Formats: sequence, structure tokens, C-alpha cells
Amino acid sequence: MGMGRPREFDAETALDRAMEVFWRHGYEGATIAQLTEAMAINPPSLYACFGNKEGLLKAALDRYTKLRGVWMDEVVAAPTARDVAERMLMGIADKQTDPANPPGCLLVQGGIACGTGSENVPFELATRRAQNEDQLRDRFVRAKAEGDLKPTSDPAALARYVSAVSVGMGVMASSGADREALRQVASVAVQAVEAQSGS
Amino acid sequence: MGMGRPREFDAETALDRAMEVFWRHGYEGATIAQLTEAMAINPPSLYACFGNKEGLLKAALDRYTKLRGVWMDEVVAAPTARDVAERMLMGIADKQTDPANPPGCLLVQGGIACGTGSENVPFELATRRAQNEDQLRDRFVRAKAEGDLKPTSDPAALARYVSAVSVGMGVMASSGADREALRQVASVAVQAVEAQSGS
DNA sequence: CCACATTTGTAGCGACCACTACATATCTGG
DNA sequence: CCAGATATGTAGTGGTCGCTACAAATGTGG
Repeated sequence: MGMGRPREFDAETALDRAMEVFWRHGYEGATIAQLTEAMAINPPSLYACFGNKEGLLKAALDRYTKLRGVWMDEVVAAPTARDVAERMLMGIADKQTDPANPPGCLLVQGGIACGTGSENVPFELATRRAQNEDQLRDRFVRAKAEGDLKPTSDPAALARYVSAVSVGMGVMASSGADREALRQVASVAVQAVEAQSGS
Repeated sequence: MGMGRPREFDAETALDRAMEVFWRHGYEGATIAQLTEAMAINPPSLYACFGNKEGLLKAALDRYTKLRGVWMDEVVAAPTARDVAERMLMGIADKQTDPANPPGCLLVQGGIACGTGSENVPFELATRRAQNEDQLRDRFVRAKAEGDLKPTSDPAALARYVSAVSVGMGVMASSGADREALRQVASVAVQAVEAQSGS
């Protein structure tokens, strides 16, 4: 018995193309026709490989968070809570205005509000954003233990705050805000973390 | 010559219903069938009154920003820049988790990413968000002139920052964050404004 | 070279979308 | 009571959506 005809496209590069379409148009705004054209394949290949449109989104989200995870590891490696916040928010200011990528963040842009039948897409996005926040919280817990943050500070609240600012910057970027505007926001935002630093 | 049959529904209450549908499902996620059912009218009445789907959205956005404008006037009436920020962000924490309304903010929830053919919907939302930011900036300019903010502070950057945090909170709320979580974010965010206070 | 497994491209499926033609109903001005 | 004007409800329109049946193409094991 044979092993069948091998696929003629590379799944990872196809995912990268799909990721960009979701990133730019959102989940419901992206059509199968756009996706297959960007991926340079035909619908049956898409469905054989990813199941359906939502499966393709999940695969794209996984790839996105995996790539961002590498960067987040560098972020939380900063020496102090303040530096973590600065590195993250300034990095976001740069990344979300990088013309190499669609503006904003896929985890926001992908689709906040969805129509009936796609209710769990926002949930998928929120879950992945929460992972980021957890990583940040763990880092701030450590900062508090090390005396880098005040004993009265709330690491979870700080993490939520930095995460919220990130999301806000993502929406700004998708609305056309330039890098300087985002850096201003990041710069001010860091001051709140700074206010919780020292003993 | 007669003046024709009078309309049997109240346009404002119908608009309120439509606003809620857009708020909950986004622009593209909201269908004409859902809208007409919520408004308790039939499609021809909708099109005769609002032109088309996008016209209905604009009317809903105008009504939304008008209602919020009243509240924003109270916000910028706070005595100091810090109090403006606190009143605004804490107010948002409450409003965006009020079960009487859909979670989040219509100007974000309405639709960040849209499909081909609706590209100007995100623009409409961003424009109305910018109006809010302008109002905030004017207030911070005054605060700086009054010595309430440091001479080195940047009112425009502060306004952008508060606006960005608001948007971030809106996305959090639409993802199911509770009031306490939003208040924590607001509380931390105010500290950055506080860092620019005094001389 | 053959039987089998899998992919690929074409072509089109039913469902739903925003939107509207049309006949009917309900008003005002004369 | 009548003529003109506008609103309403029914019942669709063409177009696009996500998705798939099917046959041809391309691989492997015997």
C-alpha cells in the first residue's frame, strides 16, 4: 500500500501568509478566497490541512504566540520590573508600527467582536493574551520578592496594567498611530511601574 | 398634496436597540436580520430611515458619542489632571462592566478590523476616539498652565496615554474581565499621571 | 508495472448576506 | 371624499460566504 501523493506546499510558510491576512482583516473579515490566494493553495488543500477556517486561525494564533514567546522571554529577563515594563512597551511600540507586519497585534486585531457562530474566537484570543499576562505577573512576583517592587505593590495588578496598555497601543497602531505616538504612551505608562519601584 | 403616512416607530429608541447590537457583535458581525428584529421594524423601514447598514452605524455612533460627551464634560470638570484621569478611568471601569450595557466600548467593539468594502468603518471609530483624546489634551494643557502638571510634562502624551489605557480596558471588559480587574488597571494607570503632577 | 493512498484543481453546493420591488395601508391638503 | 405622498409588510433579488464532491494527478509498497 502506498503513502499517497505528498503535499506540494510548505505548511509553515502557508501559515505565515494566513496569519498576515487574519492580522490585517480580522477573523470574519478574512475570506477563504483571500486566504487561499495568499497561501497560494486551493480550498481543498486548506481544509485537508487545517480542518476549517477556525482551525486555520488557531494554527496561525499558535504560530504567532510561539514567535512572540521568544521575544517575551527576553522581555522578562530584564533586571528590574521597571525595565521589564519599558522593554515590553517600547518593544511593542516598535513592533506594532513595523511596516514588515500589519499594524497592531493579531491577538486584538484578529477579532474582538464576532458574529453568531464564531463566539469562541474572541475567547481564543483572550486566552492567549492571558498567557502573556501570567508570564508578566510571575516576573513581577519575583521583582517584589527581590525588593525591586515595594512590599505594598500588587504584581498581578501591575501585570494586568501593562497588558492593558499593550492592548490599547495595539488598537492605536491599527488605527494609524505612528511609532512616536506609541512611544509616548509607553514612556508615560512606565512611570506608573516606576512609582511602585524601590522600597 | 398630503404629507404621507407617519412612521410608526420611534427613531431614537430604534437607534438605541441598533447601538446595542453593534456594540455586542461588531459592525460586520451584526446582521440586518438581527438589527431589524432588535429595532422591531422591517428592512424597508430601516433603509428608508438610515440609508444603509453603514448609515445606521454612523447614526448609532453619533448617539453613543453624544451620550458619552455629557459624561466626558463631567470628567474634564475635575479640579486636577490626576482627578481627571482617575474620574475617567474609574468611570470606565464601572461603565464597561455595567450589565445594563454590553461589555467594553462601542468605539472599540464596533469593529477594529473589517473586511473589504468596510474599510472606512474603523476610520469612523478612530475619528470618534480621537475626539475624546482631544478633549482630554485640552484639559491637560490647562492643567499645565495652572501649574497642576509639571512644566516638563507633555499634555498631548498624557492624553494619548489615558486614551490608550481606556481602549485597553475596553478590550479587557469585552473579554470578560470583571470590575475589580478594571479598577486595578485604572488605579495603577493614575499613578503615571500622578508622577507628572506637582512642580 | 500495478493497486492503493493521498493531494490537487475545477466546479459548484446550500446558506446567508445586504438590500429592494411591489402592493397595501395610512396619513395630509383640498 | 379624493388625490398625492410616505410608511409598512411580504417576498424575494443577485452576490458572496464557508465548504465540499469528484475526477485527475502523483506519490509509495509489492
